[in-house]
Amino acid sequence: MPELPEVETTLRGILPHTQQHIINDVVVRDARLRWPIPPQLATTLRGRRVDTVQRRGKYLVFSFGHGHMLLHLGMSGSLRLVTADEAPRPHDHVDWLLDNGRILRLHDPRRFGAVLWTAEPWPQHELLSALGPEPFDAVFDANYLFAKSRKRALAIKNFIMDSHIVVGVGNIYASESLFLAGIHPQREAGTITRARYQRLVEAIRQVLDAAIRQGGTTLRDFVNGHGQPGYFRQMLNVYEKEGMPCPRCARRLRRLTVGQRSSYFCAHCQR
DNA sequence: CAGCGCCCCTGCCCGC
DNA sequence: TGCGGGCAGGGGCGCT
Repeated sequence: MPELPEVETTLRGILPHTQQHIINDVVVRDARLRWPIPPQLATTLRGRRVDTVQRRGKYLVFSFGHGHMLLHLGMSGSLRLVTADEAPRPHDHVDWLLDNGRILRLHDPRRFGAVLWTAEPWPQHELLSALGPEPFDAVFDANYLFAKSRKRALAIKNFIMDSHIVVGVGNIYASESLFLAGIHPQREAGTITRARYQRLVEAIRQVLDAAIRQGGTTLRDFVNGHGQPGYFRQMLNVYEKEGMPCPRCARRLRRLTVGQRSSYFCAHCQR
């Protein structure tokens, strides 16, 4: 479900109600996620203050004085603030009871998400240490992508969806970025010129920034920290628009499976 | 070691 | 109405 804009939207929504607040209690209703939720989580967090909440790629990092809770929303996860009178629904896995009377509630039907605990500095955690740069970081530029892609034959769409290259670009925004940059999703990453990578960097930033400003994309079930959908769906150019006219040339948009994921593109505008 | 499939899992939509 | 197949915002893991 959530790519960078949806995780960022979630972060911004929950930040005022979680950061610098104390966790009074933690209720784990269903510990089954991608990995089991640590059995000691409630004991570890009870009575502790949340120093900061940050995003790294598609992870949310809740930092405490004695360690960090890592949270990933996977494909179907959502996090929202509820009040105590709101009854839990099926697939509500965890409640964090806050000192302001609010409850932070994790919902994840497909269970591809994760809640982990680490006592070491979080950038050193094995799932985070090898991540590529943030798309809005200055080190993510045309020279970086050009250098990383030399002698690599994989499809450009798979390349930019690889979190070791750049974080946060998932299936929707990969298709959308490649459309804006005029690059065919199956083009070999190693054959793309520096100038075209410059366009791609700009396209990725433009799409992610616009999506964040719209509160993310809700295709089926994404909701922000307050239970509301995102509105970027109406701005999508190609995603899930097979057969519809290309916004640029009006030819029919096509769908192709690249790396086991649906990709949407215009065969005329993207080469 | 790069790169590709295979899974993990539930829900929903579509066609028969 | 019921059921099987396909597909879904991710990504770790185990092959070759």
